[in-house]
Amino acid sequence: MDSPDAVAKPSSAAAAAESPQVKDSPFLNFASTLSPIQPVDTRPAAFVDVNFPSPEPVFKTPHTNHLRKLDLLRRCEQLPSPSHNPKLFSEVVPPVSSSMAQLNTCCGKECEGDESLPQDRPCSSPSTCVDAFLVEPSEDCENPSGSRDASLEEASKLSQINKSEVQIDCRQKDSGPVRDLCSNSPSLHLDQDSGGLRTSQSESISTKEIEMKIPASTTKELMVEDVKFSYQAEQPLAGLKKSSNEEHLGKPDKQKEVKVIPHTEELQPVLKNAIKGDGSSVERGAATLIQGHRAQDVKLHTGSGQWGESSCNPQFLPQPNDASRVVDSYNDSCLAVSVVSAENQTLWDQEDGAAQCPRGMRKRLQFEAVENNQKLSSWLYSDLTDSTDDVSNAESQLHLDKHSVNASDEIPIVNSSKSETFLHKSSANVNRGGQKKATTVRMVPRPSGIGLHLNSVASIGLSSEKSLTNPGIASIKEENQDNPMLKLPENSSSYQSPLDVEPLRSSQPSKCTDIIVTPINVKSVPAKDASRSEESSKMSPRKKRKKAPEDEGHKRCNCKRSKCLKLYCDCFAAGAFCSEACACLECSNRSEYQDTIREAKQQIESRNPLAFAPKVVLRVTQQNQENEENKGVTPPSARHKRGCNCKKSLCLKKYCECYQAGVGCSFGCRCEGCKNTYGRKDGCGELIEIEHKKPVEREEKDLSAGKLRSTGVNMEVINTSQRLLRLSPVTPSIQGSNSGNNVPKSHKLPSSYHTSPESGALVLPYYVESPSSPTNSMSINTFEEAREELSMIPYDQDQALLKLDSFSPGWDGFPDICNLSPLTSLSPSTTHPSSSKIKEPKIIQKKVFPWRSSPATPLPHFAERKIFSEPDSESVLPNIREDDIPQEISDERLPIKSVQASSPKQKRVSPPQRRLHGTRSSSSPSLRSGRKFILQSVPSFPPLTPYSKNNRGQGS
DNA sequence: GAGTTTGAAACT
DNA sequence: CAGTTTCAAACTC
Repeated sequence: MDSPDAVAKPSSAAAAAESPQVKDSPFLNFASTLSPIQPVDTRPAAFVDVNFPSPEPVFKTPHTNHLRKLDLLRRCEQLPSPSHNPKLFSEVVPPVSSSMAQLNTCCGKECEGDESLPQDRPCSSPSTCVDAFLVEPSEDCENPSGSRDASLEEASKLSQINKSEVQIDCRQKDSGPVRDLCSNSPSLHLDQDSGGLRTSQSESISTKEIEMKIPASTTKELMVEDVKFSYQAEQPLAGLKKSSNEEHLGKPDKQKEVKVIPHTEELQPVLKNAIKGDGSSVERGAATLIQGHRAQDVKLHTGSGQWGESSCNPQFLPQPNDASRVVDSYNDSCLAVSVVSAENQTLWDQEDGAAQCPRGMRKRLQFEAVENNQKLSSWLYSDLTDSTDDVSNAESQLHLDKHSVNASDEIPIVNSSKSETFLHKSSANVNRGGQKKATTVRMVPRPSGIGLHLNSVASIGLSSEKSLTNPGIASIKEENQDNPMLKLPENSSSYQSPLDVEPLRSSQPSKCTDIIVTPINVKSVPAKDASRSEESSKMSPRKKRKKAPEDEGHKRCNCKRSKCLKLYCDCFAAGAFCSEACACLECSNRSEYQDTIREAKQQIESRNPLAFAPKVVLRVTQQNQENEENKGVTPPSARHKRGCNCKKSLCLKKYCECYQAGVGCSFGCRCEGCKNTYGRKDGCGELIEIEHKKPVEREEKDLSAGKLRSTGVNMEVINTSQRLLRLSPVTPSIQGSNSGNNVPKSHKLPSSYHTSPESGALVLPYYVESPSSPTNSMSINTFEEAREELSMIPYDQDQALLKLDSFSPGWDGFPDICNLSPLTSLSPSTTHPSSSKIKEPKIIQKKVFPWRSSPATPLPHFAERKIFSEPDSESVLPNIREDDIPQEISDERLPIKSVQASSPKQKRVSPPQRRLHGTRSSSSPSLRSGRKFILQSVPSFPPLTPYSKNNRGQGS
């Protein structure tokens, strides 16, 4: 192997390094002759030949210089089998480049260099190539163009030329670069030192090494590569090719190239294209080099700056001064190529980075990159455009970039870089957008209900102006306007929790509009952003409205120890920044502390995802919503998600959040002796009462008006159910709340948004209805919807409550809600102090049962009062629908977690959620029914027992 | 305005 | 999960 093979191999290797075409002949030549020098001559010859076909143009083109460089590199590689060794290449390359530079400088003819390169290729004999490296420089120096002109025969002769010659040449010519090259390549060094023989030896060695290095697997690749190369060089080298090809095939030399090839294969097409394009030759060389050499090697070479000399070739560097650039570009191109092979994307980036890459290479790369980029960009665009303006802008940029890229090589690079940046941006945007979208979407889902922070509610009530929709909504709308992305669906309920605000923005148009009255009323709505919040806080008349006797309706806080970063702080709870009106001490709830605020919110949400959800949710049918929204009045139907736990205030004082919000207590409430004038929760308060006070409350409830109307039967049922299910009155609320509590955590999953309570509430309704609904299908659908609703709820949290739809002011709605949806009750229940966070899951379960079946959960309360009493389903259904509709939010959020989140119920529900998504949007009305169904379905789970109530409530 | 009451939030 | 503590608002005087 060593001697013969070595010879052949080295030659082959050299050939491979040079170019497939050249490779073949060169290799053979090398093998036979080992004289690199001759090959150089061959180059000219080949070059001449080459000139004929397209290849020549390539060489001729400034790129040809590159080709030279490439050739040199190849040679270097080839010669020193070490070329395989990247190191060697790197070493060699610089010399080569230097040699090239010298040549260029010496010859002062770019053409020469270029020609030589093409020639080299044509010479293609790998040996020649190697020689060419040595020779070329020398030749170039000596006969810049002459060598090129030499015919293939000459080339072959050259190839025949002894290495000694080559060595000599190297010494002579390069004493500089060539030597360097030689020196760089061990083999070359040998050659230089010992002379041609050594070189041959070195070559043989190199070949050995190469062989060793080259994986057998590469052979196939080599073949392919050869083909590719042949494509590239075919025309010019034609004759040589055959030989070279044959050699390649027969010889392992190709393998050397082949190594490169793997990468090159991919690159080849590109390279080919590039070659076809402008300075194809140079590019080719570069490509080949690249292929043969690793990008790194190339870089190293370029790094040597020798290539810069090559820049002398006008082709390479349209910009004469940019020798360095050229080199860089080369490197870049190489890199890019390698990258491409490795990763298209990376290519893009690299290319971008390489903006300066040689045109041919660049073009190729760029094109590919461009295409890829375009693809990516298109892809991104599609995504981004939707997502955000920024995205659109970015897209536009990208497009521009693309165009520009197309326009010019360099530009393309720039473009590519831009594109990269753009991509990054876009990615960022995407993320942002995605988040936003998600948030927006999520937010959107809420629509059905109106959420109000208690504070806000109160304020709302106070402030006729803003009413439910008011400030928060207005702010949201405004924001939305500002942010096209964030457009709030008109219908969508606006919810302003500081945190939530953002999502709200995104609120999608929901069939049903859930209006979440942010507690903010009191204070500025916590705008999405601190700035907003700031503005809102500043602006917030809302805040003033509510509490703030001092402020106008605007709440103020007097926090002294909480730093306004706890829910104790109304402002913070409302998602609003503290305003000047606030008397808080050490207030951190200010725009300047957004980070802190966020952290605090996160912490709080971690505990209770719905913590910032509006405490009061109004569910309004679209009609209702519109009316209400228009009116700006908090719908009586509004409820506390969590409900109150009043024990002494009888819900007749502002201590009671329900009362404060101007909302009747709901099933979710745990209040004792509720006398809420706004309405009693047939369910909630009663439930508790029922348990505790049942009779009295009932009466009261009855007093509360029709609220109880349903109660009649329900009451009894409820009572029983409560007794059974509820066991603990406290729990009832708790149930909701508890479940809610638990749920909230789960809610977190879906998104902090839907708090358990809500979800629970929603869930319940579903269950309620569903339980009855026997049909599994129904249940399923309903479940899905329910999930969605749930998910929605979580989102809306409050909305869930709102969704209850009953909204008839007062309890009427309530009962409905209760009846229809335990959910509604749930929401309140959840809202109940305890339940506030997560009760949902429990609620759901409980509700389901309780609601219908089980009083256990607060639901039962509702159920008792309203659910049963009324055709719950009716009211519920609509409510449910709304909830479902809101889905949007739920979709993302709920779907996944909501179900899970809601413990057992969720599980049950989970299937429905999926559907819900689909259904949500679909039917507001149907949704309602859907909810009912859901409820039914849900109950179905529990349903098992005629009314889970017994089972669950008791069971629980 | 100070003190008390209340209930939610937070913590254990 | 229940109980306790903390907190701030609401209320009373």
